[in-house]
Amino acid sequence: MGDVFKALADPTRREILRLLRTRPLTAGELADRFPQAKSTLSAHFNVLKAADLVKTERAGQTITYSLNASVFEDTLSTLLDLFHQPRRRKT
Amino acid sequence: MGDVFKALADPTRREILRLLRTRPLTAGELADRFPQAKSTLSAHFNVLKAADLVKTERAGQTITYSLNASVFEDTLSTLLDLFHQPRRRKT
DNA sequence: TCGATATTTCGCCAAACATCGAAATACGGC
DNA sequence: GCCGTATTTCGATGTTTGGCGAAATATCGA
Repeated sequence: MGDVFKALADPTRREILRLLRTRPLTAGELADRFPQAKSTLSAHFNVLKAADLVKTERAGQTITYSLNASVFEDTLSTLLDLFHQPRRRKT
Repeated sequence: MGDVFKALADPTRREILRLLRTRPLTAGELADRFPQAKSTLSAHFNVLKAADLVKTERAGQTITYSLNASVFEDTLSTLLDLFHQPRRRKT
């Protein structure tokens, strides 16, 4: 779970996720939207994948990235857990 | 907002927040619950404060840390924003 | 003011991170 | 098999981060 927050800590990676909200995009399409080198973007993809925030699918030469929604739910509940008052024993 | 995720990316800092859920604790009380040096914990406190995740109050020699709930709500909505499908124009 | 206690600040170091360009890999078409 | 396109891997570099112990700061009580 620390992996997820670490992945979200970088603004480039958050923007990648934002771009993927509407539809899956290929590595190249994503990279074209950022000023950094493609190799740099590839590294960001790896971080997002390690955190399980995105899924990949190969089709010919291109690799398509898409959001992995289930992990978001887990992140949500972790966040809620961090802030919610734990249930008191016995009252 | 990147500051918040960066703050949450470290397990020690997440545990600090977890400890603060039930009640405010002084810097010393918090530090006693971790194996690291007090100076290290103090650095973690600074990160949490910079991210506005905690508030501090001095009382005599002790400084008491407590959760800053409002930032959690903001984090929640950022997270939701990252994953939710944007509303489509025109349908 | 002095001494004890609580906490932070200051250098320092090693590990992790974001970035790059170049080289390597994977695939499709010819 | 060779070429072009898409993407990743590799090695290098500068910056940030988490850790430490020692020194500095702040407050209280005597």
